[in-house]
Parts: sequence; structure tokens; C-alpha cells
Amino acid sequence: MEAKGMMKMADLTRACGVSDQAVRLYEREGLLHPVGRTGKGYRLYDARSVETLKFIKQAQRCGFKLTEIGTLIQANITDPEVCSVVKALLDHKIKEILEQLVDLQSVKGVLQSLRAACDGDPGPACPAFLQLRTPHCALPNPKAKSKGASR
Amino acid sequence: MEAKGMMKMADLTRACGVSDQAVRLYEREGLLHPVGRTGKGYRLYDARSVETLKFIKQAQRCGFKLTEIGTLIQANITDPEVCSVVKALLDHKIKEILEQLVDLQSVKGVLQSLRAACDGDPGPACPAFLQLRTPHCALPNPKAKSKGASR
DNA sequence: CTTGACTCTGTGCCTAGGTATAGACCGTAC
DNA sequence: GTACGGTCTATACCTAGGCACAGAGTCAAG
Repeated sequence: MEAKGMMKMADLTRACGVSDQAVRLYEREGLLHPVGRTGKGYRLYDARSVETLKFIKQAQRCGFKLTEIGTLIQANITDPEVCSVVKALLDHKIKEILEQLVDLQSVKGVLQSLRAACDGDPGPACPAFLQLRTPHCALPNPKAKSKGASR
Repeated sequence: MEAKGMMKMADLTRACGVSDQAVRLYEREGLLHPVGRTGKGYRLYDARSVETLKFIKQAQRCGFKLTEIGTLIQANITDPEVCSVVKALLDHKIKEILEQLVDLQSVKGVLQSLRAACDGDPGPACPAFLQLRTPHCALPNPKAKSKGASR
């Protein structure tokens, strides 16, 4: 340890359950800079680094992309009127999630009706497949790509 | 046209709104083989190709991956007892979608409460950011990756 | 015959968030 | 001093579903 409370890569990754390559990726993306370096070039972190890294993972689970998380972190550091930035980002993300929910609900309905048809009629050909083949169902057309939030 | 009802690449792509590169990708993935080739090597398609291609896009909108769509198409061709394969695939996909819905609902709740906190308290630091920073919210942990279905 | 549209194969690039590997250095325990 | 584990940089690879482009061949109209 260089100074009190300083930790090296392995301490950080063990504390947060993140690979060291991922940590260095976040650094390249501007999300998590080491507090300093040892004389030999080893990255040094502290307790705030742990918090920041946990925040990154938490925000990822909320569906934020790394660039968006970077915006959040930058905003927090520099701007006293952070809320407007965060608000806009939250509103945008909530809107995305609502759209995804609508899409998923409609897909769910389609698939469930197909599945029900599968059981209802032991005909010559699987009706589910045939129904899926003829696009009778109202589904969201290919539009803006929005990723799922769960991972 | 080589024979009656035969069409070339451009006819197919215009009929389905798909790029020719995508069509050739589907062919490499075993989803859509041309009916034949001209003497000079041009791919030839027919009306069933159009149906198959539309089926591929429809199934994609339902959240099926190309490999899964391949399974569906293969099953249809070869096996008289198609339903069991299709049923399993449908069940699996419905289960995935239900999980995604649960995840998205919980994320939505978290983000909305953060957004509400943003408006409630014009304090010194944005409370939403701070709350997101401390992972108080019960969110799905990083587990099996499942993609969103809308695109 | 030339021009422009169409098609072919093959290769590389893109997103997003990583993982894997190579080769070199560092640090500590035996 | 030597072996092992940690760390460094740099590069390549992975998924999934494509898009872009190069360079060559084809085809029909003017």
C-alpha cells in the first residue's frame, strides 16, 4: 500500500465482483479513474472507487449504457445543477422502458395465443407455425432498437 | 426470369423490405435457400421464398433468434410431429419474455421512484443520483442475458 | 458499344460490453 | 534466487445481426 486506505486492482475487483479487464474498460470509457499510481505504474483505488464501481454496476442493471453512466458521473462532479441532467436521463430511460414493456406485452400475447392454438387442434400441421407464418398479429414494426435492461 | 414465377434478388428484397446482404446472411445461416440459380449464378426465388422471408422477419419481431427460427423452419420441413418442437420453443420464449417483463417492471419502479425524489426535494445534491449510488433497490442481479424483443 | 442497374463473392467494420491471450515486469514467500 | 501470483499494455476475439465496400461479371436499353 502506498498510503492509508489505498487499494490495488485485486482489492477493488474482489470488493465489487468485477473483472480487472472490465475495470480497465470503464477507465478507458472515462467512468472510473484510479486515484493514483504506484511508482511502478500499478493503479491505486480507495473507498470512493468501490462506491463508484458499485454505482456503475447498479446503473447498468437499471438499463443505463456506459456512456449514459459517464454522463451521470461527470454531471455529479462538475455541475451544481445536476438534477436537470439526471432528470432528463431518467425521463428518457423511463420512456424507453415503457415502450419496451408495451412491445413485450404484445409479443407475449401473440406467442401465448399461438401456444394455445398448438394445444387446441391436433391437426395435420402445427397451427402455431402456420399462424406465425402468416403475420396476422399486430406487432411493433422494426423501429428504433431498444435493448432489454435485464442482464 | 428463368421459369414462370421465378424472381431474382431485387424482387425478393423489394417484396419484403429486406436488404440483399441480409438475405444472403439468412442463406448462410441456413434459413432461406434460393430455389435455384441461373446459368450465371444468380439466385432464383419464388412465392414461397417471399413467405419464408416474411416469416423470418415476423419471428424476429417475436424475439426469436436466427438459430431458433432455423429450428422452426427445419422442423416444419422434415418432421411430421412438428408441434412438440414448436411447443418447446414457444414455451421457452414465453418464459423468457415473462422474466424480462418482471425485470423491466422492477427497473421501472426504481427509476420512477428516483425521478419522484428528484422533484420532491430541491436539496443541495440531486437525491436521485445519490439513491442510485447506494443500491437500496431490489433489482435483478446480473444473470442470464436475455435480449429485448422489439426492434 | 457504352452506360447504368443488378448481382456475385469476399472481406472488413459496426455496436456494447466485455473476455482471452501474449509477453513483460513487480513483489513476496520459501 | 526462484517460483508464483499480481499487474501492466496491447491486441484479438466473442455475440447477433447485420451494413459497406471492392472488384468482377451480367444484362438490357439507347
